[in-house]
Amino acid sequence: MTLRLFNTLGRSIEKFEPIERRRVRMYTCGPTVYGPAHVGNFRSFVFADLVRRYLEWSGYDVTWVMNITDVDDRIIRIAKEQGISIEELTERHADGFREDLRRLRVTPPDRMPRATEHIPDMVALIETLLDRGHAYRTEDGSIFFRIQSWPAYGRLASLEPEQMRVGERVEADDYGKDDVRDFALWKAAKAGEPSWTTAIGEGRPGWHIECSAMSMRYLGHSFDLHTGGVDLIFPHHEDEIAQSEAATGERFVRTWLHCAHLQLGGQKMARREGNIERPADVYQRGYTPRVLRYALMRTHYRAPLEYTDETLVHAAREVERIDTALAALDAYRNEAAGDPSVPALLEGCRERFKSGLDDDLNVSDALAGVFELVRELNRRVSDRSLSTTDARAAAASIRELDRVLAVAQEDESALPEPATRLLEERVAARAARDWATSDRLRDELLGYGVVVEDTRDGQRWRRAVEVAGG
RNA sequence: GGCGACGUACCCAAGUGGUUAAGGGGGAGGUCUGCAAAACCUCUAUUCACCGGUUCGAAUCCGGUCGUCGCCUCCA
Repeated sequence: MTLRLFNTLGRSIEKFEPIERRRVRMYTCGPTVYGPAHVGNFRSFVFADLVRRYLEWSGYDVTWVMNITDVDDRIIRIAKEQGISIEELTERHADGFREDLRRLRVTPPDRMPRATEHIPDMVALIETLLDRGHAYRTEDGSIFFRIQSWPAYGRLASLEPEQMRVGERVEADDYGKDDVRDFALWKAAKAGEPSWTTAIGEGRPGWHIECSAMSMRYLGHSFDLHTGGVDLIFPHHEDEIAQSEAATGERFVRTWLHCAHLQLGGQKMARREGNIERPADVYQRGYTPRVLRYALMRTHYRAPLEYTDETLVHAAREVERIDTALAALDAYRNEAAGDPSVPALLEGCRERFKSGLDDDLNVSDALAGVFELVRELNRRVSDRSLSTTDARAAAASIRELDRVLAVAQEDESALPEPATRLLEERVAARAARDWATSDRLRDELLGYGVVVEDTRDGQRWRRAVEVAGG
């Protein structure tokens, strides 16, 4: 069984075969840093991270590039409104974005190029498009891509250019294009807007060109995977394909992956709809980042996900179940002969996990296998049929799968010092059968986000999933 | 108007032609336990939005209907 993925280009599930045997090059359209990103945005970034982690887990070397868009209309407008420089605004939100990724345990991309640092690459690309007759200049000095020059336009989105509903949402002025469907590669300088002096004139880049320039700069003219939300299919990704392939004459991206939207109140979560929630809001409500990560990841990426109060509650319960099982296995001691059924149990779970994820990243199926394993192991912990070695192997096996999921609690080295001390004091109190002290310490530990449970193997603890800071 | 996605129990959610429709949550009952928590056991969909059709056999394939959502020029 090998990995099969749904390619938006062609709308079918295909066997995944990277251009190079053991190496995968992937690109993700990153944020426009005009403000903090919302939970819906993070669905697509967590999804991209799942792809990256799963590929690495499967043995590939992955080069992952995610851009940061740090110049565009909204950035210019908001910086103006707030009376700060564009650099100050974008720096602040780019930092915030990186911090959000870190907390959500998104593997740091190998590169996070910024648009403003790649103007020469974009200019070179636009020059080529001008030379080849795919782009033209308007009176004010702006440059547009000529859609009519590219017959394959509309293939990704499966839209016929002739049937597009032109005119409804196109701004009337729009720099005097030849055809309303043509899109901007370069916007001529305007008073009060940032601009660069370049070989193609004074101005700033359009949105789409930056992704073509930066992806090809770091990944080559042809690379394996490109991810984003479904809302980027058209026009953003369609335009990327047109301008990239028209410039290089080579296939741009092999496989396009798009995740469905996160919905709130029956509608796509979007700033424009006014129904957004940010990671910080989630943490404020007492859920840990890994619960949010899990919530965004636990359903299939191509299915719309309705975000409700229950979404996080369910996620917290499931994460907790995995944590509890790991804590129980870690605390387990039984110097006895091993349970001969354990290796097959662990291997069976791993196989199911892999076959689930190989099937277009069917996380639900993979997780069902993990939960079945958890139940089997809990049963064996209860009846004490495991040896200490079995328990170690089982915990290691679950943590091995968690290299993909990245939701389990981290080891105890991360515990705050006072909590470690309280745990020790509580062990002593229990040894003295001082229940009053034992119960008081249990409450105090909860204040540190540590849940304590008593078993025949003694006290064991795990991190609460609903207290901020996990 | 065009294109696309989705509709499985109280909730979330797998399953896409063939034994009893995964898994988690919630609920009910039980076991264990200093208390608590966790865990374990039993129960909780004769049925897959609806209507037809194909087939020995359909949640799965085909046709139609209804409902929800998205995209159709700068939105993850």
